[in-house]
Amino acid sequence: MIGILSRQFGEIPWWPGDADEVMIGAILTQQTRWENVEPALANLKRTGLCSLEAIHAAQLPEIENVVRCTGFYRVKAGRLKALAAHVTNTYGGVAQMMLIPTDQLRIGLLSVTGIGEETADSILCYGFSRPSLVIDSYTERMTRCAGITVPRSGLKSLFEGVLPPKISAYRQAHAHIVEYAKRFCTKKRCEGCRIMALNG
DNA sequence: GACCAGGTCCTTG
DNA sequence: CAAGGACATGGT
Repeated sequence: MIGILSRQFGEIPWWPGDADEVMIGAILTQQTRWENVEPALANLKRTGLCSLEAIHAAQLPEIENVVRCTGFYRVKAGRLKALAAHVTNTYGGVAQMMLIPTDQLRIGLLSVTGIGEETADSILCYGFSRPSLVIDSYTERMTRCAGITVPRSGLKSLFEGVLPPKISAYRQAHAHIVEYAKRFCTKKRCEGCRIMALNG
């Protein structure tokens, strides 16, 4: 299945930016299209707030204003502040996180209010180059459609057991699944899913 | 105007 | 534990 998607789509760009930008974007894109996140990131850059350090120092209403276009803006501004506080208080800054083991980072991220499994894995995989596969609603929809009865909680280890142990494979796998599911695994047309399932 | 988008938390049964 | 609601803006 992974191989088929890779052949179908090839290398596709997915999540640009440094660790700070990925962490911020990971929260802003919750239940939200990426096209609505981009202007918010541009606003943050324009106002010098596109780093957790700056967000930690900024006032909440100021954050709310610049991320409004992503929806849930009050909730998300609060989550950004919570993440910034966690990174500052626990590690002393983003740079210090680079040497922390993945499992430990993940546990820390999950302890932050507003960061669940998908957001944590997005940060680890795309922000800190750790092999932690992102499982989202598209992944669940596609596998379900393919007749794979594993619950969402088991999909992560299932896919990770099949992936090559390279960070690029983890990054592309999620990107490919999203691209595929968006285009072909809508309500009706799910022919491809079963075909892929047959191929492992 | 209805419906959905790269979730997560809180409250109920 | 599963299900339902809240959070909110922007695009079909």
